Amino acid sequence: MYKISSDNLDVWAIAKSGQCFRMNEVSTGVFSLIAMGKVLKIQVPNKDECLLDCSEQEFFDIWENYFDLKTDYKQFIKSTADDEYLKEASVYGSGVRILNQDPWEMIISFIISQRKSIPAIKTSIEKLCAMLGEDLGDGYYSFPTVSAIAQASIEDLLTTSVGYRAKYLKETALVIQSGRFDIKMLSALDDDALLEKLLELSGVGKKVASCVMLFGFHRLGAFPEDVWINKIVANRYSGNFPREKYRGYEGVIQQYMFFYERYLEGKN
DNA sequence: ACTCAGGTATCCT
DNA sequence: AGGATACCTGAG
Repeated sequence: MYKISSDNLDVWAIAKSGQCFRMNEVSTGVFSLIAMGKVLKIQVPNKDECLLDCSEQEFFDIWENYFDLKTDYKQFIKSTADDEYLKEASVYGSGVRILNQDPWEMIISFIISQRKSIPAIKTSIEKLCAMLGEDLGDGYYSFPTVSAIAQASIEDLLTTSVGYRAKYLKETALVIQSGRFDIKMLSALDDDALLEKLLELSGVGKKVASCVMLFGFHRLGAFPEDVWINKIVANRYSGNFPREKYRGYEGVIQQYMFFYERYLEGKN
């Protein structure tokens, strides 16, 4: 059991922020997270305590980076002071951090996410993992490898309720498996080049690519524009959000807005 | 029953 | 280039 001491860390908020789909509250104050090929149990007995069911070594090897605990989020929150709405949003979302998740998992997860509600996305992902992932025990399964999805038939993929996205999953997995699209090379690219490269993948458009950049490559300057953000920008910023005020970390601001707006709409 | 969901590919003009 | 349209399926 390792106790995290960190400001701006709210596991519940992260689980609800829509950036990850495999972190769930299994009972009050207890979360399970499947990531990095492991199942991590997280206990949040109160607002200021967070206990990970892992060794200190595992924490420093894996989870410190996964939870982005070396980044100071206070500066991001402070910078919204002159914007009443964003100030409220960033205070409400002050425990949200941008996780360092696996790029491959992000690509597949966000391809699935298009035109789906968050519960439906989670259902599909869990079916996919149960069918093609590695059995981790206790009903948990790892995220499938590239070759596992590449080798699956469209018929198999359709059993996971992904519908027309099955073709995208298969094509994307195949092009990556073949080596014609090299995920490992991507982290060396700058933001513009990375975006352009991701857009080559089947089923990946601007929104999905932005999410992959933000959540899979930790490009905090990526700014996914989804229906929620578009609504906020239209209603509160006359259709023009001042991204330049938050240059380099627009993605963090996007998360605050997304999370807060969903709260206002009763989704959290 | 019916709309809409953290969009994208495709087909137009 | 930019706009309209179809699309699997489940949740509300």
